[in-house]
Amino acid sequence: MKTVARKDQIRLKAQTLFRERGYSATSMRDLADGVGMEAASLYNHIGSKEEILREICFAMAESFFVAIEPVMQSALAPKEKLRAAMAAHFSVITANADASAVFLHEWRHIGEPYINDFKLMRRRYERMFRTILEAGIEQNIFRNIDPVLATHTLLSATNWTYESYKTYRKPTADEMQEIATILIEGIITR
Amino acid sequence: MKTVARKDQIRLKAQTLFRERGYSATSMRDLADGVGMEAASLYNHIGSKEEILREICFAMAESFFVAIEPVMQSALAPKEKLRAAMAAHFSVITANADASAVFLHEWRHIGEPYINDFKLMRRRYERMFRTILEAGIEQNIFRNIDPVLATHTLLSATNWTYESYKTYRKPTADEMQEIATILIEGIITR
DNA sequence: CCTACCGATCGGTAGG
DNA sequence: CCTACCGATCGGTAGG
Repeated sequence: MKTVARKDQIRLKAQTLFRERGYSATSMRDLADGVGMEAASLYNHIGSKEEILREICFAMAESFFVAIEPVMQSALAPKEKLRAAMAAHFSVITANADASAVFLHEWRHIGEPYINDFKLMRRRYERMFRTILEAGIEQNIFRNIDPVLATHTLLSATNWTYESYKTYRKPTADEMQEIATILIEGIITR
Repeated sequence: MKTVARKDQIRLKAQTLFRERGYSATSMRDLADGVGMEAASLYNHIGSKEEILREICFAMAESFFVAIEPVMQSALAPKEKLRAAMAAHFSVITANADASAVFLHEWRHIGEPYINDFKLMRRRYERMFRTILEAGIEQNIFRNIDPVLATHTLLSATNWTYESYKTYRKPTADEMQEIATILIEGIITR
């Protein structure tokens, strides 16, 4: 289907532009130029500007869930489970740097009622990390920290990596392990 | 001076709006409404929309430097110096949550040539953290981690706190200590 | 997928 | 600080 391929192309270009300039500062003319057509022609493939944003953000949310689900289902001990969850999170970000940036910074431009679903999904995702942390604290493997605080700290400490691949370089698997180690070592009891 | 006070009022409202909606999605009419005047009247106090953004971002950069300078001048050992630097960083963020959000997310809308100065300042600031880390690694107090990687991880892990005060609650001094402890414990040798 | 075009809104200026 | 207004650009539609 030519139309589907074209839509993917539009979505990919939108990811790059939304990431570079922000959603609001990207015009449909910019996007049209990027894929080599007139702005009006975009509407044969997409419903609206916001629809593209929505699809990018929800697809990313889906990717995060798909990656972390087997980790949550596993019988790993908290420390190893946390490391696996962080590795899953990392892998999704580095595989979709542009989309991750949009997911992390442009979601607030999603309108009603979709924004509510988005916030719910994010909360559900964060809850998974919190669950792992709570289990580890319960078993005295992790120090007695605030799980909500630690979840935000953990995720924020990993979420910057999407941007380094342009200003610095794409983090290697080793480097991602190193970041995870810093955080995990900081959490475990000694 | 009435005009100066009015300008501060405009800047404060701009911080809030830029943070909530983003710079591009905030119109001068929105801002004018927020301070109770017509859009055209704003230009008696400010030069342009971008000038406000610039002032917010550069004032924040200045605040970060002012806070960290005494720490850098001090003769503290790396571990204590890092904790002090993080505390300084935290204190600036929590004292200026809206401006911090703008500083962290909207700076890319600063135009040429100012954007170059901004990037230089940010790099200079990050270099201070890197210097502390390098000293600690040298003395074998910190593990042999990549200082650039660790700097980004550290700063990102603290930078999310500006947003928690709306969705969650303002982090207490204890909680900021807790975040710092997680990160420092993750970095030190054992 | 294009031409032609819409009403709305944008940042900003003139003149008082 | 306001009224009146500018040219440019916005997201999107009609009709082919």
